Amino acid sequence: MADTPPRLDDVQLEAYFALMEVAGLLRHAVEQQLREAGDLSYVQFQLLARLGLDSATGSERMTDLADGVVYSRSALTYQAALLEKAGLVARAPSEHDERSVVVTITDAGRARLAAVLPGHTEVVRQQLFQPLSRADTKALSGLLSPVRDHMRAAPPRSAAPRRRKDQD
Amino acid sequence: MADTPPRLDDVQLEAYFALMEVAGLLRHAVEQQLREAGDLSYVQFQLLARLGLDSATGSERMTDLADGVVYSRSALTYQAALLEKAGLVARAPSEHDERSVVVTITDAGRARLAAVLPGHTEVVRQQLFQPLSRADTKALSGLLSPVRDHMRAAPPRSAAPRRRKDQD
DNA sequence: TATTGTTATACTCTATAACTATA
DNA sequence: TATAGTTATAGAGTATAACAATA
Repeated sequence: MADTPPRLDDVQLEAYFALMEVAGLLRHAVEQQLREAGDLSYVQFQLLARLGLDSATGSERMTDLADGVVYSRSALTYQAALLEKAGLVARAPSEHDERSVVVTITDAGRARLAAVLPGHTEVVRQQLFQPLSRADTKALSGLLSPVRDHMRAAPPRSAAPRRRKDQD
Repeated sequence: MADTPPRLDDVQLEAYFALMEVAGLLRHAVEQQLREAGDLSYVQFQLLARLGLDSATGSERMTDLADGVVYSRSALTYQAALLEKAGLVARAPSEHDERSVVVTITDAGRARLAAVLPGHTEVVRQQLFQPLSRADTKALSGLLSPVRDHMRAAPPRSAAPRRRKDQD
C-alpha cells in the first residue's frame, strides 16, 4: 500500500532496543523478587497495587481492573481466582449492577502488599534509577508518559488492525 | 537490615509505571504483528534479527545467542529447535569447539525476516515514535542506554540475589 | 572439573470460543 | 441486543534438574 517503507533510523533503533531490553530485564528482576518475597506474579502484584494503592475504597470492578493490567478478560478471571483462593482479595456481585463483580483487597492482601513493597522498591531503585539523576528521571517520565497516553488512545492500525477487547 | 526504607517518589513511580506500560503495550502490539505477518514469536524474531542483521556472518554460538535474548539455556534450545524445524536456521557443531553449536540463519530465514520487517517497523513507528520528536528520541535513547548497560553489568543483589546463568 | 547444549518434566500464563445471567 | 463475567480447552513458553559430551 504505502510505497515509502519508513525505515527506523539508528537513533530510533537504539531507543527501541534499549527500551525493550531495559523493560525486559527490569520485569525479570522484579518478578523474581515478588515471587521470592511474597509468592506473587507481576500481574498479581499489579492487581493488588491497584486495589491497595490507587483505589481509595480498595475495590474495583473486574472490567475496570482489566483495563491496563491484562489483555483478555479470561486472564483476569484466572488471576483474580488465584488471588481469591489465596485470601488476598474477595469477589462479590455489585449492588448497582448485578452483572458486575466487585473485587476488594482484604487485610491479608494489604499485608502481603506491604510485605513485598520494600523489596520491590529496592529492586527498581537499584536496577532502574541508580544510573539516573533526578533530572534524568523527570525527563524520562516526561518522554514516556505521552507515549503511554498515545498508545492507550491509538490501538494498532495498519499492520495489526485487531481491536483489543471487542469482537469483530 | 537497612533502617531507611528508600521509597520511590512520585516522579520515579510515574517513570517506572510509564516505562513498564509502554514496553508492555509495545511488545503486545509487536507480537501480534509478528505472528500475523510471519508466524514468529518475539523471541524468535529477536534471534533471527541478531543472526540476520547484527551478525556479519549470519552465525552465532548458542551461548552467545542466549546472552541478551533469553534467560535460560533450555528456553533457547526450545526456540532454536522451533526455528530449525521451520527451516529458518540451521544448527551445526562448531569446528573449533566440539561442545559448541553454531546457529546459522538460512535463506528462508532471511526471507522471513525481510517479510516481517516493514510491518514491524511500522508498528514501532506508529506506537512508539509518533508522539516523539527527533530530539525526544535522542533524549530517550540517551537516558535508556546507560540504564541498559548498568543492568547488564549489575545483576540484582539484596532483594533478588540469584545469578542468571550460573549455578550456586 | 568446568563448560556446552539437550531433554524430561512440570508448571504458569494466556487466548479463543461457548456459555450464563443481567441491563 | 449488548454487556459482565466464567469456564473449558488448548497451546505457547519457561525453568529446573538430570544428563551426555567435550575442553
